[in-house]
Amino acid sequence: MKLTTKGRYAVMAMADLASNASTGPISLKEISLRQNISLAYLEQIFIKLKNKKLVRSTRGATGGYILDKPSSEIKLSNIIFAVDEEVRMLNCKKQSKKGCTNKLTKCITHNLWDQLDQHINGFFEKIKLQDLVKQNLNR
Amino acid sequence: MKLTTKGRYAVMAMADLASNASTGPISLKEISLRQNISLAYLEQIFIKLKNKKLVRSTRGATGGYILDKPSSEIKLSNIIFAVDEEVRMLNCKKQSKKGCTNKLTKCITHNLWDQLDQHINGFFEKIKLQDLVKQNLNR
DNA sequence: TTTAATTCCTACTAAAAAAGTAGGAATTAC
DNA sequence: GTAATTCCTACTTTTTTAGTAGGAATTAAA
Repeated sequence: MKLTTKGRYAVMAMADLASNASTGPISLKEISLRQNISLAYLEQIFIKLKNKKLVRSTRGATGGYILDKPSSEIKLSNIIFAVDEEVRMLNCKKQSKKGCTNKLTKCITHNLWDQLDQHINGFFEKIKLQDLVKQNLNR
Repeated sequence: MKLTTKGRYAVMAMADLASNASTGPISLKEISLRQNISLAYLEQIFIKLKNKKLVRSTRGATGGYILDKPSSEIKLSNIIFAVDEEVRMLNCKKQSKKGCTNKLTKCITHNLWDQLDQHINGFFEKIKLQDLVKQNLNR
């Protein structure tokens, strides 16, 4: 789980989409204006969301995007994983190149970062896009 | 809460210190060798740990560092906050400059990132350095 | 059938942050 | 006095993130 503004933008854009999901496809230009995110950047983000089947696109004039499934079925973790490459943020990668053999003396914190990752993951697993739009965030 | 390898190094180094905490001060050189972290980088980290009263130093030959309190009284959050500047990672700062007024239409995800921050925080609040050394990580 | 608005695609650039290095001053045990 | 250490500050390099640019393909509608 990696967290950058890209993931944040993606969540914002998806929330925008879910909020305005009545009248056919919504263009990125609209979202760009409403959410104050550069259009070109949004395009990149939506390609990824599309690849992961979270949105569907219509091309050409009056084209745009719609959610590919109900907002109650989209977990925030789906969105974030789609957009931020799933590189673990603080794993033993560097260390392991130098030889983290998971010996106690060497990488005593090895398990810790795994657990953190799961913890953060769990957070986004539990929240659906619908919860966000309805502001059902209390847990 | 910000998470970088600096924070990770700090936790590793503190765990090292806690594990070897019997025979007087421990030099950064030792930790550097054991944990495979550059000495100069460790120095920077320990200055901060010292400022936050997590370690105590002895200067001169045979000098080094020791924990300033029992490992059972040091929370991992203390370590990480000491070392990684407490800039919230994904807050509304950028947005607010452009005018996130917390209107629903604009910053629908505003609360979300606050909660995430608390969630991650909670993780590190609950774990003591002692737990880490004893590998009491199951919760 | 042209035009305008859109998605789609790829490569590049700029900015920011993180990681690491360098050099030397101050301190202290031996 | 010397060697080993902490302490301090500035600089450099590397990596990552954010953002830009330019244009091709598609489509609704005038």
